[in-house]
Amino acid sequence: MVTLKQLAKELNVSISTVSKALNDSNEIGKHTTTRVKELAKYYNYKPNKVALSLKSNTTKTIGVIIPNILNRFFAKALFGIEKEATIQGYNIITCMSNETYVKEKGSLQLLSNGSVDGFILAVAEETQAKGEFNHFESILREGMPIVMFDRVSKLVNGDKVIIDDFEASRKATANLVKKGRKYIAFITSIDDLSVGKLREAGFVKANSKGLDSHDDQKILRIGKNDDSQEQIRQFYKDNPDIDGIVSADNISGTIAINTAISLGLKVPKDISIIGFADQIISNLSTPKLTTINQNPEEIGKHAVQLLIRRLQSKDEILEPITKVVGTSIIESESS
Amino acid sequence: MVTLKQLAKELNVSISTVSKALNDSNEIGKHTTTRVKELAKYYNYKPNKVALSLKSNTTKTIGVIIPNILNRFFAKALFGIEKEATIQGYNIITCMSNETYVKEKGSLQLLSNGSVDGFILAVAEETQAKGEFNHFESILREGMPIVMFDRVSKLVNGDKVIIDDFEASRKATANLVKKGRKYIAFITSIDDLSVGKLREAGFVKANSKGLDSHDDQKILRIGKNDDSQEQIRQFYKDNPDIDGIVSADNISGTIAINTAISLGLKVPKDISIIGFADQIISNLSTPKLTTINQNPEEIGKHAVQLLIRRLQSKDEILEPITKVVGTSIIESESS
DNA sequence: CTGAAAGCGCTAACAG
DNA sequence: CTGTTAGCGCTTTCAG
Repeated sequence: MVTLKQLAKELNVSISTVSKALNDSNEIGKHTTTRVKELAKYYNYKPNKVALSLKSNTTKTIGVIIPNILNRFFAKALFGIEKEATIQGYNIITCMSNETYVKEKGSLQLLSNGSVDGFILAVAEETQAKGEFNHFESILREGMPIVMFDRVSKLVNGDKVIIDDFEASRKATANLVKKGRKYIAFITSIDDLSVGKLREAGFVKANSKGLDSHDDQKILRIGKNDDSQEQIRQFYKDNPDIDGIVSADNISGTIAINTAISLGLKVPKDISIIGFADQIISNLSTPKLTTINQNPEEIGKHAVQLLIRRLQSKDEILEPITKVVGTSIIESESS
Repeated sequence: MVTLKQLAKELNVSISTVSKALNDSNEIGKHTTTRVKELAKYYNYKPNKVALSLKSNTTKTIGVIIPNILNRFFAKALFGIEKEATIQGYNIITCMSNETYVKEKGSLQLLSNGSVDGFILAVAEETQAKGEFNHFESILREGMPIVMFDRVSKLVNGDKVIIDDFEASRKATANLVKKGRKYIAFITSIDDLSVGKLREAGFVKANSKGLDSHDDQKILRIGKNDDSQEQIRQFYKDNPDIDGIVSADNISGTIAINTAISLGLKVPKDISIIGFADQIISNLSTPKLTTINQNPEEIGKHAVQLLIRRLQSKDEILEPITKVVGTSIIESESS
């Protein structure tokens, strides 16, 4: 790579002259500026990013820590983050926590050495289960901002972007109730997550009519290593009266449809199904799944905006903001 | 963030003493080393990454350009890349080309200013369609290595990681032939990609018995904006004799199963289906899809290894390597 | 209008 | 055993 130094030497001028000329300083003569720019172009000169970072003490880079990139929600959120970051002139360094506390903490510490200006992350499942959030606090104390999205913690004092999981789930359930469904069940494989608990609570809220307690609710909890199809099939057999399902994660809804069909049930005639998922997933069943759209791309975009807002107001003390992104039910064939 | 300077000042020693002490140089006395390390620990000192990069002229960072993160194959490949990079002590800066030539070229130029030591990428769809590869060449000419995976170009002279798409598809088709299937069709939504063409060729090869020409093959090409379910449904109706399907992309197979079921066909009794997809997708249909496993994680891992090998042999001239990662058919219920 | 010099944080050759 | 100095590539103040 060509440097200012080399250009300066070849042109018999000083380094600072070259620098100023390239930055269109009016301290430099027209003729010189032209000569400098031509040579720079000829050699395809690009200012060295690392040197600029050292000088300015900012990297224009965001550290992003994703629990699980194979989850479409996070993949889409990452997509939104990258898109907005690019627009704003930032790069992203991506790490995967793989839902583990150790990797999350490691990534955080690794990148807090000046590699990035701040973080955007969703808390790992293990971290939420442990309730251990000191690693976030210590980064914040060092002056690095963190924006949390989706999986957040009240115990951490920073900007956040979430959807109203409780309300989204309540709306979805109410939608089925309104359609006359009497025995609505809830299927979840994420009951250890904050969002999973909120979605369950929203379901219970809307579905509580005539039921004495939470215990009366029909809820299927699927474990990490369970065969979902088998679990759901058994659930149908044990509860033949079910005529509606709300699924909390992004694949159970689809599996519930396929399994119902394979048992000879008609969807949505015999059973109506709604799930937290996206359009591609919706298309992977016949009939297509009615979904609750979480707008992950939008979430990512807001996360970037909140972070950059904080980065650019270096000195002022800003109150932490929690941005709630709206959800919508996308009606399709399964409900 | 604490710097060497601050530590030095507080300890009344020189900056270089502190630096050497922290790096366990034997030039420094035991007592001093201890004092320095204690204070460093106390202040949670971390060497500034940017300064190190400037000094060493390496960033220990890899630029990764992904065409579409919502495609599970690429998401998994990214996962594999991140995993191996972390093991090797590298970070990754991720960009999305969104299948466009412009974004791909832009990312390449943006990051080639010293932000990264080299690139790992899969060529964008538009770039492959255009056949325009100069932007890669010019990066290579600047001395930055590029490792291409999956979507590669013979015209670019660098390391590559691919699967043998032709052979994988041939094997899958042969598998159905061996099971006695007579009228096997091919469904693709990626016929403009190099891998799409190879998979189609592999299918034709294995399926050519008794057919006079390529034209006799039953091939359904799904456009970007088509409704896959509708297209496939119509395809079944137009070709009632079909008893086997090989799907080239990672969702058509699942859709083919669901659509078949909805038309009252028995899978795999009436029709056998195999697709390029992964385990999660396989689980989204009843019966579960038999898949061709492309080992995307493995591909990502090899890409990182090839890149780092080249980075670490700065001076020697290495012949470009093309690594072929094996595939396997994971038999499930649909075949 | 141009150049010299300092400094961002760090390492390492060289002096003492 | 410790310190001084130069330099990585760049910007910017200050002199000329």
